[in-house]
Amino acid sequence: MKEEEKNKQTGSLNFLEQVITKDLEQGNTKGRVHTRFPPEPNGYLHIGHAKSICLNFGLANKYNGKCNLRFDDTNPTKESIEYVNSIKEDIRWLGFDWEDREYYASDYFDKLYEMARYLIKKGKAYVCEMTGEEIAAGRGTPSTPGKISPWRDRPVEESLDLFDRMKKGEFPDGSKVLRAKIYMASPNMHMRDPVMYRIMHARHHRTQDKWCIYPMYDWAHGQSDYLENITHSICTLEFEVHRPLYDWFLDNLDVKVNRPRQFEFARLNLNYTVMSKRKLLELVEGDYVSGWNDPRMPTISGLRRRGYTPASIRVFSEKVGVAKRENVIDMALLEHCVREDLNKNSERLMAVLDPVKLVIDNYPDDKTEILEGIRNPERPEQGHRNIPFSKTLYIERKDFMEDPPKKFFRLAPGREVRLKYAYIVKCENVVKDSAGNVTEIHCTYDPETRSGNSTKKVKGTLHWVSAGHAVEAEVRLYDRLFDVEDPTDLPEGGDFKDNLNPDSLQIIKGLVEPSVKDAKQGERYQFERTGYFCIDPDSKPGKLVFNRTVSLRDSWAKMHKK
RNA sequence: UGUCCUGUGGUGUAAUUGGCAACACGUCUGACUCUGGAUCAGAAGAGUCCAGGUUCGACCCCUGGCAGGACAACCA
Repeated sequence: MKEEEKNKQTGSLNFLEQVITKDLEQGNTKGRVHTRFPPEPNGYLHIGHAKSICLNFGLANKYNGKCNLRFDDTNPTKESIEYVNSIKEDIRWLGFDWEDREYYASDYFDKLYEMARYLIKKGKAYVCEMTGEEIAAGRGTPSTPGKISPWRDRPVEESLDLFDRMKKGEFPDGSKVLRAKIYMASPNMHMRDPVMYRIMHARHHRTQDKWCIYPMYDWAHGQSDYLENITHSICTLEFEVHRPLYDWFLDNLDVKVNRPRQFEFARLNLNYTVMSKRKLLELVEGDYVSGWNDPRMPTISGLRRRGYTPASIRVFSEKVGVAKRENVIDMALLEHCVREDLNKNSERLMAVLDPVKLVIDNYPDDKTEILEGIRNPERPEQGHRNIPFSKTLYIERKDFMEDPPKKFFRLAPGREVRLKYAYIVKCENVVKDSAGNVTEIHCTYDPETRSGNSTKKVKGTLHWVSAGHAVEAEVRLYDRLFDVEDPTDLPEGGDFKDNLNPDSLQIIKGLVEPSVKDAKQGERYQFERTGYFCIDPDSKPGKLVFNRTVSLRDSWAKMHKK
């Protein structure tokens, strides 16, 4: 485990830690802590899943327990091996290891089948032949009781026989189900004789054609927990009403020892984005983004491509906390977490994203100096990089103003400014095109002010690149995907996609220091005074492509907004 | 007009289980700075959904409200 996890404050415990601590003290789980992360392989993982992954693996780690990876693959029509693979990749990338405990609910289909027969024999389950619509209608509503199925009291032998023939594939999809026999008038809808098995003549990505009946979530999940000796089964709030059913199955299976218990916590919500699989899928399929791993997506693969680090996401998961109340986390917290990590761990670079030419009139025409830049001021031991300097440079267009406001510390006619790692220059005059745009800024430099040899102070320091040495790069500037805090807060008939930020991606050509010419995919840099960037997978030798992970905090821009 | 869950600064999470609310993000000052970054110092901001009650004392316990959320797939 990394440093930051070890250093987390241990002063107070979240409610799950309190439960576990108590269980451990009272010997309720024989000293064991065993959790699991149970994704359904029907989509890509997002930052909300990351919270759950960090929670489950983190708890196991903290209490010297184990955490299983278990795919909840009980619905073959929606699941596939591609999703299994992407999920495994994402969890590993986040830094967690399930060792040899990679399980699948489908591994337990035989056992589950036998357990279901046990319940039938006890008179606790029966084969029901109503149609789907009939079952739904018969279930009643939350405030009115349901109706008893005409098949509810059929003989055990008959249910056993039918269930066996369902398994053999003798009946068409939807013609029969196995239901638990509980209580049709329960105020809890999930206790109104829930379906345990449905008939689906579908090929499963692991069991192939072996089964034509598949267990439902409630039936499969709790029993899988039991079979894996899970102690604390942690899920999100919407499963709270399922807990009585979770316990009912265990009770009626006569599970006395090693009973898993379910606990629920509030899922993560982030402002300026959406988190539901359905909506994310809609963005992908409607080509609003380039795919699941579009750097604007809140998916793990999107954040990875965006340049987020695994550590920053782990720290974020720690900082958002765990509780039972609905919450919306500020995107600024996520951004703070990456900045903190990247500030410490990324090398600096000068890159000019919106170039304007700067000519030093009194600098020799053919001279090139090699200057030393610090790779990372936070880690001076990493040493220096070489930066070529010459008469003709490019600086950021917004670092020059002809008629600057009061607190503008950058370049303006007659003003002096330091070129980082180089000299102090003074603006003498500018050249404009016919439209009045500045095309060249002419300066003079003071040879005595070379970096390191001078103590002269000026208000501003600018980044720059040498015109003859800089390398061109494509830079993709990403911003938040939506321009409102809650994209799902809509007027009647509105669509969340109406809230998409039209400027969430801006592609520009920038100029970077030649030292990054051979940068490799995934490498992360801080462009000085600009932001954190990483090399996109689209980058090729000779054609650099950078993604902006997050901008630097910009107090100038901030004070200017007002 | 059902059942269950949840209400603490703008946001999120705490409060060692009854001793007048802490931390983080954000916001705002100031210092420092060859990144208007980082760092450092400081400030503002809640009296804990409301009303009663118990108690010397309540965010915490009790009663009653109110508000928000979840639940009626052969999805998970």
